[in-house]
Amino acid sequence: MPKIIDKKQKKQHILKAAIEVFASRGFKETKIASIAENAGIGKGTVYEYFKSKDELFQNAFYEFMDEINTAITDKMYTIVDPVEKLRAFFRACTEILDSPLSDFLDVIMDFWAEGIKNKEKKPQIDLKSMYEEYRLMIQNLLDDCIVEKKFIKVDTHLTSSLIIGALDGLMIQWIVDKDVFDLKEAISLLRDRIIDSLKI
Amino acid sequence: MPKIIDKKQKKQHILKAAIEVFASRGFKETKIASIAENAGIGKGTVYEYFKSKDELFQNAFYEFMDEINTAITDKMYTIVDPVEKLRAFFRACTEILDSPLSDFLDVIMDFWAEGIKNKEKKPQIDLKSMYEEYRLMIQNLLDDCIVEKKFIKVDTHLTSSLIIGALDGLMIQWIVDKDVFDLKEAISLLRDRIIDSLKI
Amino acid sequence: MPKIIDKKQKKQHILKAAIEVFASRGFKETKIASIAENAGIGKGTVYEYFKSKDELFQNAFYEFMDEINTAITDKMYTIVDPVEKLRAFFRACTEILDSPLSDFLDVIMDFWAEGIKNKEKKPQIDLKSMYEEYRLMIQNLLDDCIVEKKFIKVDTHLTSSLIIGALDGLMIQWIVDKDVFDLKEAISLLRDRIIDSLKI
Amino acid sequence: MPKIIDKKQKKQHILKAAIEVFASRGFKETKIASIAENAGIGKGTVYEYFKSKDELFQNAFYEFMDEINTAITDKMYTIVDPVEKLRAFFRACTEILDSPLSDFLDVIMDFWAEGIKNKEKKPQIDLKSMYEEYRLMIQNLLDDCIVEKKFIKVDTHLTSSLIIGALDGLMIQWIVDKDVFDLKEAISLLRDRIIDSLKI
DNA sequence: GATGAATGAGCTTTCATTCAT
DNA sequence: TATGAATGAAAGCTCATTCAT
Repeated sequence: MPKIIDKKQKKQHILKAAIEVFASRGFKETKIASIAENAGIGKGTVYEYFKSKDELFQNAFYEFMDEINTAITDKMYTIVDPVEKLRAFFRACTEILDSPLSDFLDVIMDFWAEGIKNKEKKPQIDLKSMYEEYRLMIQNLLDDCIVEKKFIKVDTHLTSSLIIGALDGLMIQWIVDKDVFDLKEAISLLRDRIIDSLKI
Repeated sequence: MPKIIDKKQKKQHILKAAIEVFASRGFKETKIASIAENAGIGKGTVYEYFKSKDELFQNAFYEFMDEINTAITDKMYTIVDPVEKLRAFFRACTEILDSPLSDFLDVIMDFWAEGIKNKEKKPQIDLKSMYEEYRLMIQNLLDDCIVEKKFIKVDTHLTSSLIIGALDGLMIQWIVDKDVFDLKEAISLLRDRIIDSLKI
Repeated sequence: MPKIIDKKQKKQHILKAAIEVFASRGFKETKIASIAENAGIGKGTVYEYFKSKDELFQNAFYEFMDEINTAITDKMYTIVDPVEKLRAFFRACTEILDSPLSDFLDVIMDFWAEGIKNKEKKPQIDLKSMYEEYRLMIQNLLDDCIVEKKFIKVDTHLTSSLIIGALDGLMIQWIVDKDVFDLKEAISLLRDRIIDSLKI
Repeated sequence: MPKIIDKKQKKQHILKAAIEVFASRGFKETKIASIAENAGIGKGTVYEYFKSKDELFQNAFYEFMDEINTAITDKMYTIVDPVEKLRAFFRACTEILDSPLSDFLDVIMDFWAEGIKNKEKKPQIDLKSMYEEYRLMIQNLLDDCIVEKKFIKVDTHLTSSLIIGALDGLMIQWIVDKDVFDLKEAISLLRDRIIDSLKI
């Protein structure tokens, strides 16, 4: 059934084009026409693959997050030692900055903002679950470290929230002003502070 | 004799109404009509006090930030000891959560997002300076602590960025899901971790 | 009853201010606020003297035409000989160009255009009568000249239309491009051509 | 396969509709909605063919003038003798009155007025060049007549201005009141007066 | 009488979505 | 299946007019 594969490919193609435009313009400022043009197709064709702009935006967001997730977990799954896994996590975050993904890092903010807005009206973007997922990943890692007596006992839920939060917060500052500090260096500092203070 | 109106007061009134609506809907989804309705006035009246939606948004942002700034600096300026001043800063952040200001904490995200978007087109919201200001305040505090031999020597620029970042990041997670953790507790944890790791 | 004089004076004052603004902006582009500002009074005061923008416009037009009419007839009424009276008419038209009235010559076009537009909707400006009046004045002059055997017999109705038309037409071209020719010279040419071709 | 539409034809269709509405209402009083309705299409469709109301107005003007120009030059280009050519010009002006174009003669005034207004702000309608063109055409004809010793030597620039002006002026009076005189007759009179007074 | 704050009808323009081809 | 011409709802903004003071 080559048709299906073809359809999927085209959908992906449109999604990529959409991410680029959503990224640089934001949800409201993005016109379906721009996405179509960016994808090299007709305006109407977009609607053959996505029911509405909202749906397209949603898909674009999850597609984007998937790529980041994959990039991160790829770096981690071969490693066994939980402390090293944690280090790998920080490293992965840093390495994303050297990948083509970094070009679209600005998107996150806009995707976030759209996710936070209209909470009651259309909670189309499930930021809650997304954060939950990340938090849980880190929390499990911390728990493992504690179980293996490598880290002191702490509130791993709160600590993982803090780690995710610090990463987010640093990125935001960096997005706002890329010259203010070296993001890699900042993430390294964060990593060392965290690990040093938890190590037994 | 013309009607005498306290223009400043009315402007403030409209601003408050605007903040509320911008907060819950975001810039693009906010209709001037809604702001007017929320303020209990006519649509045209808004334009008697603000030239455009953009200008109103900008004013709303700075008004909002001013209130937060005032709330924070009020708690700090009587204190002399820099370590205590730093503690006071964290405390102030926590206390905002108990003030009426917290109702509009969600706004920040949207204001941020709007400030980050269209960076080239209309940098109407100067997030860069805003972060700079906060960073500098903390950095000066850290420098003072070091000069007074209360803190070890560290890169205070990077460390202040980290502190601001962590606060931001925690708030974002909390905004997305207020049940995920107790923000006050999280901030306390952050404060202790930071101060403990810097204390001589 | 000094009050009444006062009122009339103020009405005139507003009218003058209105003419200036209508002249430079046209009817639709003229804001009541601008007229009020130009008159140095409050917006609402305009409505104490004129029921609506339409009425104000109408009054402004007639006021303006009156001034031109007065300027023209003033130059003519002492003269007895009809040929000389006709010459005086052309001279008067020329002399208006040296008077302060010329500053507002551009107005005519806009007043005209507004008079021509919306013929069915609101024939507020009676251009028809205005032209009729001018035509009749010239026609009577021509008739007198013929009766006195100074001019050959011609269709004086058509000829007067032609004279008025040529004057109008020259003025329009001159308003559009003041450098294209010297209006005084052009009117002189017109006068000579007309009188020469009619003289017995 | 997309719908195939003769875009040019449709643009012309909208233009015709626009001319009609602009003609009867003037620029400011014309609503895009009325033009769309008059063209039997949706409001938005107008914007598929013209970027703005201003652009539409401009196009309508030039379209209208083109038709008049074509009608005039068509009548002249086969004739060689300059005096006959001049006669043909007057005849063409007269004949326009019998063509469908005459229905929209009223437009000219409004187009003119709009062209004259806002001279500094947006000189979108180039009346200056338009008059220049007509003047030059007549002036060349007069020069030819003089060179061929058929006309006496006169200031052809001023005379051509006078001819154009008289035509304009007669038309304006006629537009304002169609019963006042027979325009054809008036133009004939003008033609005869002009040619008679110039003939050697 | 004089004022200008307040108003809302009404405008141009945008753009997601539909649908005939 | 792919298209883009057509659409009309919706939004920001203007300004003549009103009216409380």
